[in-house]
Amino acid sequence: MDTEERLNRAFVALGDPVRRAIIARLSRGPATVNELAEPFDITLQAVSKHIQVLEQAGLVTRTRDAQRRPVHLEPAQLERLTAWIDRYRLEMERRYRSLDALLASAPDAPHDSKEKES
Amino acid sequence: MDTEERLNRAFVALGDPVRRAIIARLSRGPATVNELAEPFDITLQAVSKHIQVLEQAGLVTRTRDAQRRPVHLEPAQLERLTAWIDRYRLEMERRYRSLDALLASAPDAPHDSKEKES
DNA sequence: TCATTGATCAACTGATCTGTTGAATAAGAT
DNA sequence: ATCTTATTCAACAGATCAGTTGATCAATGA
Repeated sequence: MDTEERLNRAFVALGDPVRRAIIARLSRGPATVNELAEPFDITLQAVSKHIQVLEQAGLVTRTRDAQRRPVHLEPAQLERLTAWIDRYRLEMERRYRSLDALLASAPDAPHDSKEKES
Repeated sequence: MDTEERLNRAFVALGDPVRRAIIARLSRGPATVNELAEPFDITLQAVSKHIQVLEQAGLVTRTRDAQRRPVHLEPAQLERLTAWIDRYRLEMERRYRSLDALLASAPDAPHDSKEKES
């Protein structure tokens, strides 16, 4: 599976509240499928599928401990998501700052830190 | 629409490559629907729907300029996403660091910077 | 007024997603 | 061997999604 497909799946995976709750739980340490399923009113099978979605997204990995399959969070993939977002958020903020500076240096056109009007 | 539903929609919205490309484009400044549609091999209507998805997610807003509807990126919502992710990523990394320190102070149980085994 | 430009709405199709139930597998425990 | 625990697989129903085409609306220009 290529990097972009991983990114697609990772963002979509975080769009579900059950999966976000699983991520939140795993940030405090690995857990088995049963442990992860406990807070939810859905079947164990449904939770197992959510975990598979997170795994395909590269957000978690699984190990083996007897008949248990402990799930571990993968912070590296979380970091790739913030890296993607920050790249464009910071680009935009940079652009706004330089535009503000430009407008500030042209005293005949006042502005309110947006550029559309003026 | 409540905050959690917004978060759901925003993450899902970023899971689509067309919508991510739209976000990337908007980081360089506002654009009309036609301008945003230009790079893609899908109909204008399809792009219009993608923009509506981004709008419902709080990731973009729209203004009015004659018959055009310029689309603007909303960096505040992008920041909410990174805030959510970082909260749990940093929590996990913090936990790992303190666990490593604990293991390092107990010389009878060597470790390899994971805690599951040992 | 009529035509043009920019964008949206409505209805439909095929694909994907979340959940279910019931059966199967895998590893221990008795 | 058998039983129990932990988990997954398979098949299905209902909902949602991305895309299409065709019609409509809103603002401007001739």
